[in-house]
Amino acid sequence: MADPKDRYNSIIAKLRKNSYKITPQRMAIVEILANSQGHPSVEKIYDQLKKRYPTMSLTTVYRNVMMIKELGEVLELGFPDGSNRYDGNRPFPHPHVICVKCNKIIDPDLSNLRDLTEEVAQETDFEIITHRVDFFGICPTCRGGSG
Amino acid sequence: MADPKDRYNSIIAKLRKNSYKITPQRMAIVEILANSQGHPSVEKIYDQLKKRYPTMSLTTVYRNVMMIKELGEVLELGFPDGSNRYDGNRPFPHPHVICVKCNKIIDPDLSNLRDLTEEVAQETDFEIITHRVDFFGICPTCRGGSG
DNA sequence: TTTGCTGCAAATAGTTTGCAGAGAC
DNA sequence: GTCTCTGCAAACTATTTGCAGCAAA
Repeated sequence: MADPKDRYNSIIAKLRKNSYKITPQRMAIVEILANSQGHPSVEKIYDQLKKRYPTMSLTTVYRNVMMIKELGEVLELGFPDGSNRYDGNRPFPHPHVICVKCNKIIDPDLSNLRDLTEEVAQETDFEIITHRVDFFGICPTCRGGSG
Repeated sequence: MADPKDRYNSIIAKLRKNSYKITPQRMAIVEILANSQGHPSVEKIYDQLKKRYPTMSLTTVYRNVMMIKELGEVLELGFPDGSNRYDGNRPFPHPHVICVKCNKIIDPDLSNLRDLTEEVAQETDFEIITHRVDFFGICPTCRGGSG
């Protein structure tokens, strides 16, 4: 995972470059996105921020996450149950492994993914732009524990 | 792709086995899911059905698609924009290739996917249950055309 | 000072639920 | 005849928008 400090600085730089104003709310949201521990949802981000910024509104979180997403600095992960989760630490497409018990999301390094992408391109004659590769299973903790 | 007739019969058989009643609405929904041309959304299924069954309600489509999903006879594909699309022809997890211009979805055969799954399991020590593997790009038709 | 940002409340879209009548078995 | 299913309308959830006051640059 990238250094959250570096990611924070990159995102803030990008905001400045695009003439966005740097407000305390925005900084706080970027700080969480830069870290993206567990790939939080908008609601989770909001919950974390409310403690330190009691006047923070959910609307502001939505607006900023969406805006930063449009700048390409956060990756959005939508799920069929309607939940959207975000990764501002690695905003480029990458595979995920998701525990179906505790909903933890981790990012494996998969050397075979490049081969797979090439196989897709060859078989379908599509020009592949991006991908979404998620594996669902049970993590060692949930498997070993009492659950 | 599986023979839609076979899939239709399989799904209807599963419904009977689970003591669900076979209504005209249900049959019509199953017929579309068994074929799943283009991986339709609930709205698309509803639109197709309205022509032949003017009293068909969107609620009924939702209820039946969800119920058939819970029986494991349809695969749900959620996207970040909130759209959910369904595949009752191949209800097991399989990769998709999606054209970002015309939204066409096709199903490639990828021999390397098994290797990738094994790599994930080894690297993360997760017990992998299922996966979601989508590639996004531009199809030959959209690439060759005027777009 | 100017222009964009925030926070509230209302609007919106997609989906689910309650209920009464209809229909499968 | 019984019990589930359907269709309507209302409820609900997640997200977006309008607007007035506030704040970054």
